[in-house]
Amino acid sequence: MMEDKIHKEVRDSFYSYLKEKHDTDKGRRKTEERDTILDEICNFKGHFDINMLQSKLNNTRFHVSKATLYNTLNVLIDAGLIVRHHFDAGSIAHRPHSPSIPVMYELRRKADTHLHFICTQCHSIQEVKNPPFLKEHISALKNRFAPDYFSSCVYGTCKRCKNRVQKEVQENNRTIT
Amino acid sequence: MMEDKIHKEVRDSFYSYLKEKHDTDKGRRKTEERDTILDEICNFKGHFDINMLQSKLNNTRFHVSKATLYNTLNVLIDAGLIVRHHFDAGSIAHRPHSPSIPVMYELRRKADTHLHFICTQCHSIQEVKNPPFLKEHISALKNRFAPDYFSSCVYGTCKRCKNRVQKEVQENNRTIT
DNA sequence: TTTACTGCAAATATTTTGCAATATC
DNA sequence: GATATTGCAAAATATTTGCAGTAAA
Repeated sequence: MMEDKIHKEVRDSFYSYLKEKHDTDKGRRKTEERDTILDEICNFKGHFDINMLQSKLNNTRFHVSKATLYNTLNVLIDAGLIVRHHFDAGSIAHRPHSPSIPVMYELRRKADTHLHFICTQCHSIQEVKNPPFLKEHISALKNRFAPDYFSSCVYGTCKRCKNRVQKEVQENNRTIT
Repeated sequence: MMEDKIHKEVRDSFYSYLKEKHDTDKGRRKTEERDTILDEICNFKGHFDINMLQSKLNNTRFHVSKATLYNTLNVLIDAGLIVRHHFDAGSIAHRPHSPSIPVMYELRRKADTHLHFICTQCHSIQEVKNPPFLKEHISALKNRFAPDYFSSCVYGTCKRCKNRVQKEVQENNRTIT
C-alpha cells in the first residue's frame, strides 16, 4: 500500500521532469524502457547495482542494454529521483579485480533518510537513521551552497565480524597453550 | 610548525603500525618508497588523487610506479593514516570517459574534521566543519558497529555556479525581449 | 636466507562513445 | 519530419595481477 504510494509519486515526479525538460532544454523523451526501469527500481527494497537491475529487468520483462541502463540512471539522477553511492571496499580486502564495492544506486526518497555503515571486513551495509541535527546543519549552509542530496558513509567493523575475529583469536590461544 | 608536528605524528604512527604488523601478521616492510610517499602525502593541503601524487613524487624525488603507489595507498589505509573518497560527478555532466571524479585520498587526521560539499556543476569540493554532534552520534552506535572513519558528501550547486546560471537566464531573457 | 616489495606489462572490470536503426514528439 | 533514444561493439580508463629482479628483515 505504502509502497504503491511512493511508486506513484516517483512516477509522477518523473513525468513532471520530462515535461519541464521538454519546455526548457532540448527535451527528454518518455520511453517504455525508462518507464520499466523506473518501475523496477521502485521495487528494490534497498540499494542496487547495475547488474542487479539488469537481471531483474531481463527476468521479468524485455531486454534492456547496458548502454541504455547507464544512460537512464543518469537521467534519473538528473531528475533527482535516484542517488548514486560509491561505497569503498576498505584497504587491501579481497580484491578480485575491483577496488571498491560496485557503484550502487538508491531511490532518493529512501536515501534521504539514512547514513550508511559499511563493514570493511565483509562489506555489508547497514542503514542508520539520519542524526536529527543533520538536516538543520546542512540547510544552515544555504548561503554558501545549494544542497541537493547527500551520501554519507561510516566505515568500520560490524558486530558479526568483530565477534568472528575475537573467536578466531581465542581459538588460536587455545591451540597454543 | 604545526604542519611539521602532524607530519611527525603521522610518520611515527606509520612506524608503530609496521612494528605491530611485524609482530602479529606476516609483516610489512619499511621501504624508501613508502617513506617518501607518506612524506609527500603530508605535504598536500587537501585532497589528492593518484596522478597528483605521482607527479609530485616524480618532480621532487625518484620515480615510483603506479603499482607501488596503489599498493602503498592501500597499506596506508590499512594503517588508518589516510582515507579514500569516492566523490560523484553528478548526473550527465561533462563525462570524458569517466563517471565520477577520480578517486581521492586525504590524510585521515584532516578527513576526520569535515564533510564535503561537491558541486554537481563544476565539481569543486568545499570542506565544511563537522556538525558538533556528529562524533557523539556515531559513537553512540558502538554496540551495533565499531566505527573507524567516515566519508560524507553533500551534493548540490555552489554559489558561483548558481550565480552563473542566474546570469545566463537573465541574458537570455534580455535577448528575447 | 627468507620473503615482502618494486616495476613493468598484461589482464580485468567498468563506463563511455560512435554509429545505424528505431521510436517519440 | 526532426531528433532523442536504443543497442551493439569498440574504445577509453582505472585498477589489479603475474612475474622476475631487488632489497628488507
